[in-house]
Amino acid sequence: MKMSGVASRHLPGPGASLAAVPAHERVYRSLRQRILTGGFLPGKAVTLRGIATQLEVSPMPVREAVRRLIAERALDLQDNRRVSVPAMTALKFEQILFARRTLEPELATRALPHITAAALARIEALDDGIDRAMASGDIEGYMRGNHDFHFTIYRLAGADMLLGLTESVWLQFAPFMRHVYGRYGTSNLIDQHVLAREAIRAGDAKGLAKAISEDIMQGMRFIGEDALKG
Amino acid sequence: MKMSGVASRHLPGPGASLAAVPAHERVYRSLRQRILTGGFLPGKAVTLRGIATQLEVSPMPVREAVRRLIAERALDLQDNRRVSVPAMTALKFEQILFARRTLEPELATRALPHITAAALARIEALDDGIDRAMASGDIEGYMRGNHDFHFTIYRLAGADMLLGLTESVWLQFAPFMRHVYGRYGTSNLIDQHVLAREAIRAGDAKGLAKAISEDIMQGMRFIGEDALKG
DNA sequence: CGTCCAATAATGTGATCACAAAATCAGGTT
DNA sequence: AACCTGATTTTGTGATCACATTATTGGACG
Repeated sequence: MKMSGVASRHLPGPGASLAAVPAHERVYRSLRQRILTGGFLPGKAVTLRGIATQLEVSPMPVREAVRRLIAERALDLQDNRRVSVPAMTALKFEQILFARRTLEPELATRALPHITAAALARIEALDDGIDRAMASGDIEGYMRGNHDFHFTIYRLAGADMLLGLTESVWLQFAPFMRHVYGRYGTSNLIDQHVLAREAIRAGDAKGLAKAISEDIMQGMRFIGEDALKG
Repeated sequence: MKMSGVASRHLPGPGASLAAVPAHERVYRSLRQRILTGGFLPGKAVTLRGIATQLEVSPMPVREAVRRLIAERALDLQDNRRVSVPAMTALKFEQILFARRTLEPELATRALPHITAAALARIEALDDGIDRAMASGDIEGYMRGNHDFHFTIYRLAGADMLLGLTESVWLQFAPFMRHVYGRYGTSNLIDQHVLAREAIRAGDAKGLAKAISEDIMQGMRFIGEDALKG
């Protein structure tokens, strides 16, 4: 289906109420969400025209979105000029672990004073959503819920720049989170999300930082076992 | 000057020996270098066509390069859809300081075991170059030298991902480094680069980390004084 | 049945055109 | 002189075309 010349161009559509979000932005968000929920097979090449067809836009906005994701290290531009979700390596895994353990407890600690009762309620609803997704076997819902749980907390820190670094880090391990899913709750591990909730209610910064840190350790251990040795 | 249709397109030129680097990559490197040496006035809008004309390419590769730099937070896309080097704020300044003090001593520590005699010689040559640039009033040379000094060390850590985060951080404060230049050596501060060199020679990880950390503190203090209060 | 190798298709890159929104400028009024 | 207001230019965005390079396919030969 190709649009003939000037016909049906820039059609704003019925929902173009305010500040119409550009196509490359929509493509970016779409791809990003798909990466975060494990929708791309690592190593499998992804083509600009393929994405463009799927999302019903021209290859142009796809190019910009992909270039942006490459800069965030969510995608990898091989020397063949083909792009794909990069594979996990032991070296990268260790660096991600370090970055997460330094950045995320810090963000959580900074966020704590700004977590209102309403925000806490939203966070707990998110965590409950994770349990529901888990129970119903909704793996994508689980992954998105987990991401939202962490980042609704982190966002409250008001530390945009550190948040940006952390988002980049998440994009690099999220594609391997699918395999954490199956382990959740099967072992006799402590539910760190619950500990985090309690720490927030108690206003316990140290406790919150520790819960986040432990949550990272548990999740990353599963990824390490699976993506590296498996 | 517009190129008429198919004429003089993709001309590889005489120096297209191997793996011809794409135009968007050249543009990216050029803009990046210019940002790192303070070549853009913060807040001043930069136009795609303007850059394209300067670098003698079409607006297309410029778009991709700029999009990439926006993702790295080196450039900022305002809601007007105009791009510029973002201004410094107290909030961002503090986050940059935190990120640098966590990431860079870590990178230096990891690099230390891999710094060969040849590498040390290169590092010391770089530092001498900084002094020369300083003496001759070459501010751009000073800034590039400072960047190279730090990153030739960091690169040896073999920690690509942490290096990437650090590069992004540098792009965010480098535009304000010009004003550090004037202060260098004027006060009775200890030359932390020299301390770093000595720590490397002695194989002293703690000393190296401390020198880097102090170097960061000194430089950032000048930026803070100037870009925030000034 | 496996292995080259030529022919074909698909892909990334760059240039150009079209258009809407934003910015800049000019002139006229208070 | 300062402020609005209209016309004009500039700019970002998206689509399409052209081309070199890379991947894929298909058949002939071993």
